[in-house]
Amino acid sequence: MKKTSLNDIANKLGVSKSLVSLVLNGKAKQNRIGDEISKKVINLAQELNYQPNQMARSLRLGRSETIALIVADISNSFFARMGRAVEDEADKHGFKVIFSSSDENPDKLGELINVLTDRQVDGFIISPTINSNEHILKLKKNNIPFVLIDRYLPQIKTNYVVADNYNSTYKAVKFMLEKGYKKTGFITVSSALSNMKERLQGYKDAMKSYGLRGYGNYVREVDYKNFNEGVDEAVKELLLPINNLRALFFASLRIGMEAIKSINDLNLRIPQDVAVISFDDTDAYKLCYPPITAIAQPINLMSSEAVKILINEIKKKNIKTEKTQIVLETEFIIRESCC
Amino acid sequence: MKKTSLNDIANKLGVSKSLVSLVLNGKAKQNRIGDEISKKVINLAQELNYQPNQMARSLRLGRSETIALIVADISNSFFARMGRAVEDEADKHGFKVIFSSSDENPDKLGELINVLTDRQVDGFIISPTINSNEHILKLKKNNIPFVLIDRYLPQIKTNYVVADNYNSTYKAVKFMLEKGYKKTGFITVSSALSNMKERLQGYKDAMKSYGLRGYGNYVREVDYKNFNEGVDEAVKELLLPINNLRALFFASLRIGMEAIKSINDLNLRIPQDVAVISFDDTDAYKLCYPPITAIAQPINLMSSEAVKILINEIKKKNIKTEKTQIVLETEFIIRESCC
DNA sequence: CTGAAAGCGCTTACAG
DNA sequence: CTGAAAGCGCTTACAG
Repeated sequence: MKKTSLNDIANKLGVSKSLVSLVLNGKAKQNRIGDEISKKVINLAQELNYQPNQMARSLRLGRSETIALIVADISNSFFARMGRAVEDEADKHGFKVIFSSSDENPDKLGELINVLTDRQVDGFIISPTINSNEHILKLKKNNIPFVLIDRYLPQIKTNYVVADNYNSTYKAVKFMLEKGYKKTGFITVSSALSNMKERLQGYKDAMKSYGLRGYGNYVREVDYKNFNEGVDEAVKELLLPINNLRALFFASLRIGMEAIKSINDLNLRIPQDVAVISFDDTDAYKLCYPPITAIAQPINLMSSEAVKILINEIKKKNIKTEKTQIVLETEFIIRESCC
Repeated sequence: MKKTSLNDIANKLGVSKSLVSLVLNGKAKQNRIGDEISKKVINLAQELNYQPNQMARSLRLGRSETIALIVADISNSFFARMGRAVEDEADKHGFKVIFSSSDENPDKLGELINVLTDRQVDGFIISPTINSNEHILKLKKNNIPFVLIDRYLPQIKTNYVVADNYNSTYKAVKFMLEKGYKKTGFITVSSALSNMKERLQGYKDAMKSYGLRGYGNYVREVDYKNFNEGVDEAVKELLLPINNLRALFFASLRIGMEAIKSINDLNLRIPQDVAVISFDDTDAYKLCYPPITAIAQPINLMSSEAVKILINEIKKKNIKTEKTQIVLETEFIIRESCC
C-alpha cells in the first residue's frame, strides 16, 4: 500500500496539485479557491488518510522543523531531564528533536555537528565541550542558528542559557562555613568549561571572604577519564585524618553520586563524620539516608528558554548579531546532609 | 554563504552532476569513470567542503536513515540509559535517532507515530503503552519496520526485545522467602502492560510455590496518575503493624525510588524493620544507605539488539513475516537491603 | 478562481 | 567512458 500523495488526490478530483496543496495548507481563502472544491479536497484527503511527505516539504522549504540536542551524555540524569524538557518545548512549536552525546569529546562534537548539518536540522542546542571553539565558530560563520546550554564559551559571542554557577556555589559554601565547617573540601572535575570554573571560583571566593587560607590544599580536580577512581581517591585523600576536614562540596552530580558511594565505603557517616553538599539535585539525593543538601538547577526553565531562543532565531531567517544570554537562578535545597 | 551543491561542483569542472554524484558515492569504478576526472571531483569536493544535502538524498532514496525511539519518558533513568544505548548502536550503522516520550498515553503514542511517519523515519523502537494495539497494528499493516522494547503486545506478532520479567521476579521473591521473609508485600503499578503482569505473576507463583496463602492481601496496585501519593499510601498500609510484613518487593524503578523515600519518612530502617528488593537497578540504589538489592535489566544489550533487528529489517526492504523475539536474562544484584 | 511550470538537490536507468 | 533526462513529493510565483 503506497502512501497517498498530493498527486493522488489531485488526479482523483481532476484538479491540479497546486490547488490541493494550497487548500491543505489553509491558503484556500487567500487564493480565492472555491468553497465547494476546498471541501472536496479536504474530505478526500481525510478519507485517503493523506499525510504530507515532510521530507519533500523540507527540501522545498529549506527547513526540516527538526532541531538537534547535543549533550555530554543523554543517559546522565541531568541531561536526560534536559532532553525531556527540550522535547516538550520543541513539540509546542511543531519541532522534533534528534539527540546525540558528545562524551565531552570535541572531535565527536565536531563530527556530530557536521552530520546533523547535512541532515538539515534547523538549529542546535549544544552543551559545548572543552576546545570546541572552532566548531562553534564554524556554526556561527555558516549562519546556522544555535544556543549553548549549561556552559558557554567566553571567547565567542553566542546565545546561551546557563545557571548562575558562581553565586550558587558561593552561597552554598558560605552556608557550610556559617554552620561551622571552616575546613570544607571541594571536589571538581579538571576542566576549562565555564560552569566548572565558575563553581570553583565561587568556592574560593567564599573561603576567602571568610578570611580562610590554605584552602587550595582542599581542592581536588579529578580527570574526566578515570573518573570514578579519581573521585574515590580524592574523597579518601581529603578525608585523611591529617587534613581534619569535616565537610565536602561536590561540584557536579556525577561527582556527588560517586563521592557519596566512596564515603559509604569508608564507613563514614553523613553528616556526623562529614557534611556534604552537591551541585545539581536528583531523585537519588532525596532518597539517600540522610537526604543530601543540593543546588538544583532550573532544568526545565533552562531547556525551554533555550528552545524558545533557538526557534525564534530559526523563524526570523536572517540571524541578528545581538545574542540572547540568560543566567538563571538556582535553588538551594537544604536537607540533612549538612546541618 | 550558500552551501555547495552537486551542481556547483559539476559546473566548475565542466562535467555533469551525474558524474559527480557517481564519483562521490564511490561508484566511479563500476561505471568506468576515468581516474583523472575522479580525482579532480574528489579534490574539489573537499576544497569546497561539499556536504550532500541528506534531505534531497532521502527524498530520492525513500529512506532517511533516521529512526524514532518512543518511550514512556526519556527523563526516567531507565529510558535515558536506553536512549543512550540506542544512540550508540544506531550510530554504528549511520542512523540518527529522534526521541519522543509517550507518557504512557496511547493517544499521544498514536499521534507521535503519525507525525514521525510523515517525517519519513525509517523505523521505530517503541515501548508500547497500554491500549496501543490499534497503533501498532497500523504500523504493521503499513509495512513500517518496528521493534517493541521492554514490553510486548501478546495479541500481536511483532519483533520485540524484553527482559525475562517473570523468572527474574520469581527468583528474587524466592530469595526473600528463603531468607525467612515469609510475608513479603508487592507494590506494582496498575497496568495491563506485559512486563508488569509478568512481574506480578512471578511474585504470586513464588509465594504459591512456598505453600503460602493469603498473599493477595499484600499486593498493592498503584494508579499511574497520582503515582507518588499512591506509592506512599501503599507503603504505609502494607507496613501497618496489623499486617506484620517484614519485606517489600517493588515492581519498578519509579516505584522503588518513591517507596524508599516513604520508608525513610516513616523512620523505618532498611533492612532491620523492612527488607526491600526492587526491580530495575540504578546508581541511586548503590548510593542508598544501605544499598538496595535489585534486579538489573541488561539495558545496553536490550537496546542494541532492538536496533540491530530494526536496521536489519529496514535494509532488506520487504519485511518478512517471521519476527524476532528476544527475552533477555536479568542480573540479580544482592546488596544489603535484604539479608 | 485555477493550472502549468519551475525548482529544492539528489540518484539512477538509459542513451550514445 | 560521460551526459541528458526523469523523478522523489512538495510549494509558490506566474499566467490566464
